[in-house]
Amino acid sequence: MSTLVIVESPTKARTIRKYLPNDYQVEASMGHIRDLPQSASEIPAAVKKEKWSQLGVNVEADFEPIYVVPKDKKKVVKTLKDALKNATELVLATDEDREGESISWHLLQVLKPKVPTKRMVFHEITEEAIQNALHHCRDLNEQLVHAQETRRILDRLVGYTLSPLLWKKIAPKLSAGRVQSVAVRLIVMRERERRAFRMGSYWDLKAHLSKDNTPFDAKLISVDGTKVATGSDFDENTGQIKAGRNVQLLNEADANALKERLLGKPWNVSNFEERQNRRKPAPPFTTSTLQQEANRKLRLSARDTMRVAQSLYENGYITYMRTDSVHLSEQAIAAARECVTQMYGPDYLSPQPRQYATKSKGAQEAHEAIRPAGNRFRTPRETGLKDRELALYDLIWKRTVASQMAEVRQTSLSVDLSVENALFRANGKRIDFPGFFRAYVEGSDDPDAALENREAILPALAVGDRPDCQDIEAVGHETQPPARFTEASLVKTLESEGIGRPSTYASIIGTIIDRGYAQMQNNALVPSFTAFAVCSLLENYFPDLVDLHFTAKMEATLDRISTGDVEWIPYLREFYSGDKGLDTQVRQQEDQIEPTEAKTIVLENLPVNVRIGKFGPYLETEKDGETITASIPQNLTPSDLDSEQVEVLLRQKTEGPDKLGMHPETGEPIYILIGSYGPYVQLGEVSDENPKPKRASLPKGQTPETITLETAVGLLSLPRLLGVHPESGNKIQAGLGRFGPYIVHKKGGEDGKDDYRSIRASSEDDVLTIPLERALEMLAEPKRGRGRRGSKKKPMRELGDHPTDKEPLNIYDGPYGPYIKYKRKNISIPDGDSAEELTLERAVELIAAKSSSRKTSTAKRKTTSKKTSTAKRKTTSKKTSNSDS
DNA sequence: CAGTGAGCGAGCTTCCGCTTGACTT
Repeated sequence: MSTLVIVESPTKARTIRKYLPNDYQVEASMGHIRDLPQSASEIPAAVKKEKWSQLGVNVEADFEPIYVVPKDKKKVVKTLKDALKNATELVLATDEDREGESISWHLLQVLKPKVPTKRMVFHEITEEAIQNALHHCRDLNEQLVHAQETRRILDRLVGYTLSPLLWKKIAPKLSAGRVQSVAVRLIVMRERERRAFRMGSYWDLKAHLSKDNTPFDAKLISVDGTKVATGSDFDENTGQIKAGRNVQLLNEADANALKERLLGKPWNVSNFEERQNRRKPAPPFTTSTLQQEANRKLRLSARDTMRVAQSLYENGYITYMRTDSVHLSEQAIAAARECVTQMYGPDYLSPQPRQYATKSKGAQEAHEAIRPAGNRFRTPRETGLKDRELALYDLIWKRTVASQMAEVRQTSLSVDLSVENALFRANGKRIDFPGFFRAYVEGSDDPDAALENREAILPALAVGDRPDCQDIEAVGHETQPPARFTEASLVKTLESEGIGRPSTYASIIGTIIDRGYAQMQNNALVPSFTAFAVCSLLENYFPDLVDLHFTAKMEATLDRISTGDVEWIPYLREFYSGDKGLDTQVRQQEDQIEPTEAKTIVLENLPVNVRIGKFGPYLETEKDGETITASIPQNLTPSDLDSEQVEVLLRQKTEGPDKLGMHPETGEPIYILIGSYGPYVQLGEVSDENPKPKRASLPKGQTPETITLETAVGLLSLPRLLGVHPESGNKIQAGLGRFGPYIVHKKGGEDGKDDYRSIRASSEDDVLTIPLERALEMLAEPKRGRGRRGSKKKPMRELGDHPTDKEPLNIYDGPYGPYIKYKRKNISIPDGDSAEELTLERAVELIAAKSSSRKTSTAKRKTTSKKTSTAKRKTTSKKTSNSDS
């Protein structure tokens, strides 16, 4: 007699196990166990001949989906089937949202239980909640399942009909989708705005004043009652003052003249305003807000944030990390309030427990907000966590605790000061009661806004006061183009539009980067030329699908499907086969979309065309009846491409490369060229005798404009001999490699390997001038490795040495939880054991078990590496011969 | 590592959302 309970995740399985009777067995489905075939290899042979097989959906027969169990889920299904054999009852306890309901339905379809089956849902993992849920089981909600199928099928239809169109018209392997294409479009639209942006400049005055020895600053507001122009008065597209603004624009001369006129004149306080306001703390974290804050405050990518959060979750530090809910359980609120009282005192507690309402579109709220786990929150210090885990936990702890703290009370002050016919203003801010600021201040994408939280002290001033003026400064300003999207601001926008789900925000960014639609530059997402081409095609021919509101409209329909107000198959039929349906449109538009046109990117104010070619983007133009093409270097983005850049690239192509000068010794010419990997110098010309002339990339920081003949000669003479190592007597050289400048001790390392050290761009050292002494110094230091901070990670626990070979055994904390490291092997700690209590004996056992099972290790794995051409990896042998014996 | 952009042409590429796994640098 036993009951089998199935949930999504192993961690959840472990926790609810505690609250269930002994004869209950809990297993995890690991998310969805069935899906539409992902690629051609998964399409069942029976339907392979059908026209629609590539879609995985029979669009000719009521959109019947072909579901398959993907390879990596076969094992899970087998485990579940085995478990079911011993069960007298099945309880499906997946999340209560659309996807969760669907997972349960697929489980039923695949497991075909012969025993009674119930559906159970709970929102909190407490004994009470689980007991309660167990006694209030219900049936599967078929309408909700249909809503999920509709979502799944619609996404498939969009993705798998538009992507092939892009392969035909623009380039192979591109992709389009309901979510990613809107994300790309947001980035492209912002870049267009940036391209269209025209800078405006203006001047104003800043006065340094003081009253009773307290200094303060004031800014010029108006002269003769007319407002002085500031940034917001400018039109972004012209760089001029917006039409109809009654302002006066000061240039440098105006500002200086005014300054001279006002210096030494008496100042007078003409107005004084004080305004009190209050601020509430931000709600506890959801996936989206956690990713935003971790990106802003810890500079973590969305993906890294999730990895660290997963580890915190699995080790019981935080609640589930994929959620769109800001809801806190009663226990959590009590725990947060307890923390406030303990750490900050009762004055800092919000008078009433604060509960926030989720307002993002399409939220499904199957979980709580992300918060410290348990009924008593461990302080960050108590956890014993380190590095990123500590930093992220700290962030979550503070945000949760702050949400139950008192409001901030502050006073804003605005003081007007007259001098002659000019009016200045000083703004101040006083924090009367810091409230939740004591624990947490929300980050911002806008550096100016971050300053807003700071206090700005003003002396006590009253109308009629006459402060002293020490100095007046004329300050020049330039208007800024709209900022590019960061991961944080993109996730924020997507979430507020209801696009994407907590489990996908991180991967959306991954997808658009993998497809070459965007690249990351200084934490900003910069779209590629391909992104421009794809985006334009979609906007021109499928505007509805890339509309920002498409997902929200779809969600509204899905909701109606789940309540039974709309039928799912007619909706899909209309969407795909209707007069304005997707399939109909693709058929009609296909002939009209000219590939040449689709590959061409229209960039305003450019005298040439940019086209997407087999080897990346290139310029194309006509000159004297001939077509000239020129590659665009990889790291040159649409925003960098102005007519000046175009001219350089084309001139290089038509007139040959720029000659930097002659080599002082050989007399050969040295050229400066731009290739797809950026600028480089070349000695001599390509000819039959000399098919591969000596070349060298310009090191970081050098541009074709700044490089001198001397540097070029130096670069071309690399690698350079510095001298010999005093101990080994071997050569020490400095050179320029694929990863930048380096020094090397030839055959100097242990086991006869060359010993390399990178010359860091941030250091004072230069490959061309670095002396032997400095090189020896660098070689004496250990390699820095590729790790984030320092080379060696500190173990979480040291277990001691292995009894047979005395090699150390340590426990480390990895992205997927703690693991044992022994020699070069990593063994994760199984469910039954804990990292804190594991003994040396047990570890040795686990290692032995691992070595024997590894003999039949997977033969090959799909390579997921992107662009290996530029980053060839040494393939390390996977044989475990040293430990198998 | 490198200066191309058309052509042979089988079979494949691709979506979104749920979840963890096994892997070195």
